[in-house]
Amino acid sequence: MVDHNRQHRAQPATRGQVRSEAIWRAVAAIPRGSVTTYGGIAATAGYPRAARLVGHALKTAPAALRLPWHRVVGAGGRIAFPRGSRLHREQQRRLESEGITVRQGRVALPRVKDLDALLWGSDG
DNA sequence: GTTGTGACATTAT
DNA sequence: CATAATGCCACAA
Repeated sequence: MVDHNRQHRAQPATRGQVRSEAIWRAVAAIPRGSVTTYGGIAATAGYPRAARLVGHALKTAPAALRLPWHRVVGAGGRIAFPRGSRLHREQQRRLESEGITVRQGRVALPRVKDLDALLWGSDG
C-alpha cells in the first residue's frame, strides 16, 4: 500500500519538524542535575553525528516547552556560548543552581574514559 | 538550483 | 592550546 495521500495530510510534518520534535523530547528527558552533549542529544534523538541540528532545534524551540536547554553543553563539557554573553551566564547560573560546578566556561566533569556514558550525573 | 552560516562533533596535524 | 578538513541538517539569501 503506497501512501499517495502525502499531499492530503492536514499537518504535513516536514523532516525538520520531526527531527526537532525528537530532539526536544531528548532534551526534556535529561535528568535534573545532569548534563549531556549536543552529540549525545542527537544520538539519543536518533540522528548521530547531527549535532548541529540540536543547536537549531533548541534555538527554534517554543519557549512554552520549557526545555532544560542549560543541560546541553558542547563536547568536553564546554558551554557553547561565548564567554560573557548573556546566554552563557544564564546557562552557568542554571547549572550551578542544580549543583553543577562551572569553571572556565566548562562543566566540572569527571574524567570519562569510555564513551559508553553519554550522560554525566552527580553520582558519576 | 547553489552558497554561506550556525547554541556542534570528530579526527588529523 | 589552535587550525583545517569533513560530516550532519536547516534556513536565509
